[in-house]
Amino acid sequence: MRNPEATKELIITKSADLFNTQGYKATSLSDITKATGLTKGAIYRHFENKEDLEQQALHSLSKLMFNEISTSIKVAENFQDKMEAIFIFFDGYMNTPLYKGGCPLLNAAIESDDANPILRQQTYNMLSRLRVSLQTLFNNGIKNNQVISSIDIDYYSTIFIATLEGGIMMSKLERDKTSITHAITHLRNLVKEILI
Amino acid sequence: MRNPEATKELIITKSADLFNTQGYKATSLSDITKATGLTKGAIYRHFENKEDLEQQALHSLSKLMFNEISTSIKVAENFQDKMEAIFIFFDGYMNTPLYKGGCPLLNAAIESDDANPILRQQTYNMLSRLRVSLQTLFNNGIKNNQVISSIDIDYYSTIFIATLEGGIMMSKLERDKTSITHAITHLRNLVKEILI
DNA sequence: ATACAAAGATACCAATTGGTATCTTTGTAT
DNA sequence: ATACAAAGATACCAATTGGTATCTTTGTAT
Repeated sequence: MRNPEATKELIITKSADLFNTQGYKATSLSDITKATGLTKGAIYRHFENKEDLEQQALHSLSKLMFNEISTSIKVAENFQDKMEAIFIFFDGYMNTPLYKGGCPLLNAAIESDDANPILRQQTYNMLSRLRVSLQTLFNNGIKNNQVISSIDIDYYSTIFIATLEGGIMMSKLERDKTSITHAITHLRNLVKEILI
Repeated sequence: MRNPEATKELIITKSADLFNTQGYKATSLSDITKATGLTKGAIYRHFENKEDLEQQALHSLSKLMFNEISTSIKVAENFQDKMEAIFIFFDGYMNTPLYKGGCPLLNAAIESDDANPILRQQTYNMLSRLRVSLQTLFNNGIKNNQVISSIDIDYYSTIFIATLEGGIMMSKLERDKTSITHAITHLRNLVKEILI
């Protein structure tokens, strides 16, 4: 029944859940052995050290996040529907989350920004990538005559990310969907304002 | 040179800085003894345990935050200026922070929401209080004929908090004021839309 | 059937964790 | 000047931390 790739995947998945809910520093190796049913010997066969596991776990969360976002964007046919796909994704954190603990970008950003340079760089790259995704949507929207060309794309991408992430933080703290729903309603109205 | 109140204040202030930058769980007693120059004996004379210190430290950050916000709101004379006071406060996180590590509400929310019930309740109360502050501003604005009466106050308070907190998260991660500046610019425009 | 390498378990390690009992130092009231 | 209580230092504690050396188990190629 041995399957090293599956074992590594299990370790990454389970520890990603723990890191994303309890925090990276606050999750111990013994938390991970408990969650996986494996021993430290097995874990250290697949990862150099805890830091290595943290990085690969965040990378895994990042992949899940961006895979989901980009496939749902690709399916949508026009600018408005593509934006809607992003809204649905963030709304999903309170309904059908891809992983436990909320947005990995938000969580890792707060934990790492002043305390963990390596994790911070990784999180910074996630934010850049999310921003580029939005900027591309706006640019294509303009190119395809679906969006007015006078908008400041950098400004708009910032507003959308900030409002969504702030909304998630509030809803997760309140354990109530109202805040993220309001945030999304607001952004839907912003989208309408810039449609041609 | 002994002064127990000053000692307690020192412990709270220094540990609040550490908690707000590194996280609550991730900050050890020895981090605190190093930062204060005191021993564990001194710390445990003033606090029951680490949890007690965490709560009092967050309470101290909360007081600093809300004192600053409410005094600057009181000084402002009309709705628009009072909103401006809130913007300036959040803008201050990237210029002249009252404390290290960014917004204590945001930081404690992310760390506690899934992992620390006591801290979570305290943070929840902070969010409620911030929301009530904004709701009061909107209500008074309407009462004083400075704001249109058709707005959904709960909705607006949510949008403002989400956008500001999300903007702070982004700017702190990016170490660049642009994001929070964009967030505030956007909210300034929202304010203008609802002025009479 | 056997040999072998890789996977995972076991048993350890020093360092650190939060916490406490007890000692010494300090300021103050008499 | 002295007695005393409170403040803070010292020296400890068991439990836990991340990590490693070595052993056993497993699957696979021959």
